[in-house]
Amino acid sequence: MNIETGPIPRLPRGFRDIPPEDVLLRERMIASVCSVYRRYGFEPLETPHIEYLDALGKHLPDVDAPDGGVFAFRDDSAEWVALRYDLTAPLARYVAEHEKDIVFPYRRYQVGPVFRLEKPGPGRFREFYQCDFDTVGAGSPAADAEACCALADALEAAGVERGGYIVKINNRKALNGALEAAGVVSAADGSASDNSLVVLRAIDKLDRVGMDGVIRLLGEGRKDESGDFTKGAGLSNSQIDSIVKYLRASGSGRTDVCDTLFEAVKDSETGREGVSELRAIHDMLSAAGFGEDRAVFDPLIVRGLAYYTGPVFEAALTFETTDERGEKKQFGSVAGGGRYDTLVERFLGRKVPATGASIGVDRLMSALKQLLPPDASAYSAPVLVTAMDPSLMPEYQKLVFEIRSAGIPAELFTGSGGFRKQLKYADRRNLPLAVICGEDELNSGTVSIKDLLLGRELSKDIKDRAAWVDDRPAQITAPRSELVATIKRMLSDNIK
RNA sequence: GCCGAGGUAGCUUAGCUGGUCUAAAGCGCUUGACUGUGGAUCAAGAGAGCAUGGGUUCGAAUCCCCUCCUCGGUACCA
Repeated sequence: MNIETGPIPRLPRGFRDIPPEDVLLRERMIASVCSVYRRYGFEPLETPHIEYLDALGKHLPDVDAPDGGVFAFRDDSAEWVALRYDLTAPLARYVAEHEKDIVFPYRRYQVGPVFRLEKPGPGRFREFYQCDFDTVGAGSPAADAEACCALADALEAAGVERGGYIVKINNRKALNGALEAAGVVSAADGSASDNSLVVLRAIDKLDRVGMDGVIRLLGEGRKDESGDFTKGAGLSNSQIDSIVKYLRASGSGRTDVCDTLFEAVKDSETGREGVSELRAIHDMLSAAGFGEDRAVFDPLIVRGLAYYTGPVFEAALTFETTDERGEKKQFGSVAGGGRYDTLVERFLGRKVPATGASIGVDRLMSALKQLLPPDASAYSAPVLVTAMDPSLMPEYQKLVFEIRSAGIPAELFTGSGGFRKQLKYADRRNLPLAVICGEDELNSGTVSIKDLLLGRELSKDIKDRAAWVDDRPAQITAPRSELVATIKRMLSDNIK
């Protein structure tokens, strides 16, 4: 700690170490989610963590300091490269690069860490896992509908019960229709002006800042309780009224939503198109048996702001969590996606329809930790073969391999220290059983096996040392030949 | 980016109207006793110089300023 020289052991800002139980939980979760993707016909793909900066879609920084947002640096030929910030941009690059070899529609899934150079916040880190799946080369709403189904099924596979989540679907075209109706964008131009982004952002915040907040954001702006002022879109009152009318246009069922949406956007061709895509998605969902309990239409879903061009969706967990202040909150969004028909266009110069979604692995994991019983995340810690008599090491090695051969995780104590220290080691590591073989056992052709978990319970009632040491609680001695069978029995007792 | 709260042993904290602090406590850790057994008990012990740098002062963990970092809110979010 106090050494004058040498580096300080510390983690870069926004990064973290993942403890063993979380690593294991994540592995299990990813495995279940990916098996769903595969069932839907998606195939795996891995791309490197690093891409050329321009391929990721960020433009070269002016000077040596790269733009905020991505971790970028020059490689040995002075080319700008960057850590990927999502899995979609690399997919676009991959598809464009292998266009001639890929069979379309191309369906792939990919899991891995992505990196963002942003301010870390509660539950937000600079490295996090995403679990993506996309269909490239299919423009039909059927592909969008399927993505929503896959999202729902994946969440269930991960351990979220039906009813514990909801997939919310909207269409950017419907949203744009509403903006056209309000006169924020003109139908002719259609391109996203700066102002339309501000409006979309305001809509996106409805759940957090409430209708009043949104109205303020659409107008002059809004000051939050920390005193920070957010500049508004500066819309006129009649424009705001028009947007608010859209925001209130949610209905009870999918077809209701479509009907009210249609009323709100019927003057816009884009809007009408958006609604008809939603109707197509509804037909697909219904045919697949996905009812309103799993997927709903929600005109308020905006999703990101940049590249979505059609249907957008997001999956939220509906169970409530209590934060440290005792306030109840819905857990919220754990996955999202949508249609992006222009991403590959950057490379090929023509539109390539694509749609997909991504599960935020880390957020889903923290939800799962609250949902699943605690020992669902416990892993099978190894049985410890103690080394009471160092001269018997070869014998101990034999025991360990015998246990391992039976498929039971086992380890030989290879540290230094006496028997007492070895049991303490096992105790601190929470190991379930200790195999003991000293002189007594050797002479009688037996082994002793101690149930450390049970022993820990029993120790609560033991007062004096003699009882603790001599009675050998939770320990049995079995014939050497029954080693594995005895261990198996004790392990299964232990689980109960 | 902006606003706010903080940074004292591995952890949680006390001290913060300056001196008695070469910094205290609990937990944890190490060693030993109890002589093949983790717990309990008893005994000994290691471990921070108070985030960093500067300033005020005879004197600073305690006051002031910069920076860094953490936490929270807000903004952004491909």
